[in-house]
Amino acid sequence: MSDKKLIDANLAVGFVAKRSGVKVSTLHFYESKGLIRSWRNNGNQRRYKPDVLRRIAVIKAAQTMGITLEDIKQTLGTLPEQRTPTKQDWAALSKVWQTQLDERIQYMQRLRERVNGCIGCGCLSMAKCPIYNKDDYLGEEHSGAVLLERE
Amino acid sequence: MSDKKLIDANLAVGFVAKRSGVKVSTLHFYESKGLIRSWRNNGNQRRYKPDVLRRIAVIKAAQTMGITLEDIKQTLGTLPEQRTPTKQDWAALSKVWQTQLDERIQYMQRLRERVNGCIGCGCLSMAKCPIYNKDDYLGEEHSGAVLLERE
DNA sequence: GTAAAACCTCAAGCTAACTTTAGGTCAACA
DNA sequence: TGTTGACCTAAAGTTAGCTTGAGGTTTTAC
Repeated sequence: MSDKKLIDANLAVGFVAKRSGVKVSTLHFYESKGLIRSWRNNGNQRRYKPDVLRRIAVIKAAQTMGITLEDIKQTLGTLPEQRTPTKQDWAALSKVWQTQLDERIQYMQRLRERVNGCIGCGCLSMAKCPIYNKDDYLGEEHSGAVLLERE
Repeated sequence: MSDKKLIDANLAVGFVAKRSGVKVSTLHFYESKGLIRSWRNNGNQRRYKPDVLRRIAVIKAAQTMGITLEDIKQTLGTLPEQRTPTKQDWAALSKVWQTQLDERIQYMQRLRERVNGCIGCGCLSMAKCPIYNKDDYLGEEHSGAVLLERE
């Protein structure tokens, strides 16, 4: 029964999959990437500690924020290895990602303003568009640029 | 000379590549995806109209906004086929993408607020976290949920 | 005890957006 | 005229984040 599983605090992969809403194959995959851990029973089957569920929730939440698995792995790496992470530990992670999210939002807003400018001027060209040309970059060969600009 | 190329208004692929800052292979790729067009000269080499440069700039700008090539293709499809697109035509595209960008920003901001809440409560769990649980979803199997929640 | 359900590994497949490679043709210039 | 450099096609490779499939073992349930 699942009650037994819970009391023993070692969860089978199928149970974790159902609970977390991710597929078994995804759990295998996350493990292969070092995002989650498990140990094996006598029959070589994976067993998980219950806090893997929180870990998966956090992974999914971070992904929703646009963080890559690699970055998530890095940040998860700051969690304590020995003890089960506390609320504070998890909260620290949220803070890291919130900062990244903030940056992303600000970037998008700057972009938005530029697009705004472009709606007015219709300037979208390789040479002048502020959206594309962060650094006023022009191709290596400048000859004939004036003619092109006129197009 | 490149001046000749410009006056003739048929640009070779290498020239377009240099000017737009994308690789020749990318131009081939975009063409295969129907994002840009070219015709061939006698020797089977690609030739482009100068406005391909603006088109590429727009593609790149849209990508910066997080729009997929497929969506970009759709939106570019609203440009007039017969005549060279005008400022107004291009401006209409910016407007479409600006709207999408707006939505994206709002989504991120809502996310940010939720993460904010989570920093306070440290609640990041599969069952309760507002970041992950848009619809208060729990796995299919509910037995033992209370025990798990306590973890 | 046996059959179905769950689990295992390893390899290959998938999508997006390209890049790289290989083998060959065309164009520009001295 | 010859030799670079630019161009051509088609196919395979790349990264992220998984999923699917094949073939075999373990657990669970009756």
